[in-house]
Amino acid sequence: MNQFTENAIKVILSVPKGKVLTYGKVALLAGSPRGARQVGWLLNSMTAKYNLPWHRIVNAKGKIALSHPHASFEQRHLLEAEGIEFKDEVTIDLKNYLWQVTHIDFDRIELETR
DNA sequence: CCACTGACTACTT
DNA sequence: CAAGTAGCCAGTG
Repeated sequence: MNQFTENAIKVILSVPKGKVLTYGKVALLAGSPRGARQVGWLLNSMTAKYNLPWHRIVNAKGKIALSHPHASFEQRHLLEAEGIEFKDEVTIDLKNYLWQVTHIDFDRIELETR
């Protein structure tokens, strides 16, 4: 596993319940400012293995980015269960729910496979 | 190695 | 706010 992937996983695991992060922010914190698309890719492939809170990641507009209808519904359901309210079917207010973080101590986090 | 594909973004119209 | 455009980069065939 490369550095970017490992850090991105740690970032995602660090997002507190009831808060969200954008793909771009995850990529930035993981050390690859333009790697937003890879974040989506690895969420898809690493969620099962590392038990990631994948639903806490939305796009820069505060919208659910999943294209598959059933999956986007599931994400909305999971977020509402954490107290996040939706402005419409797929949109939340980033002003209220975006996790404000500037740095993460990666060395302090241990990865555990499920 | 080349071409194509996105759970993306920022900028312009 | 919607639609188009140009970068982005790891995975895949």
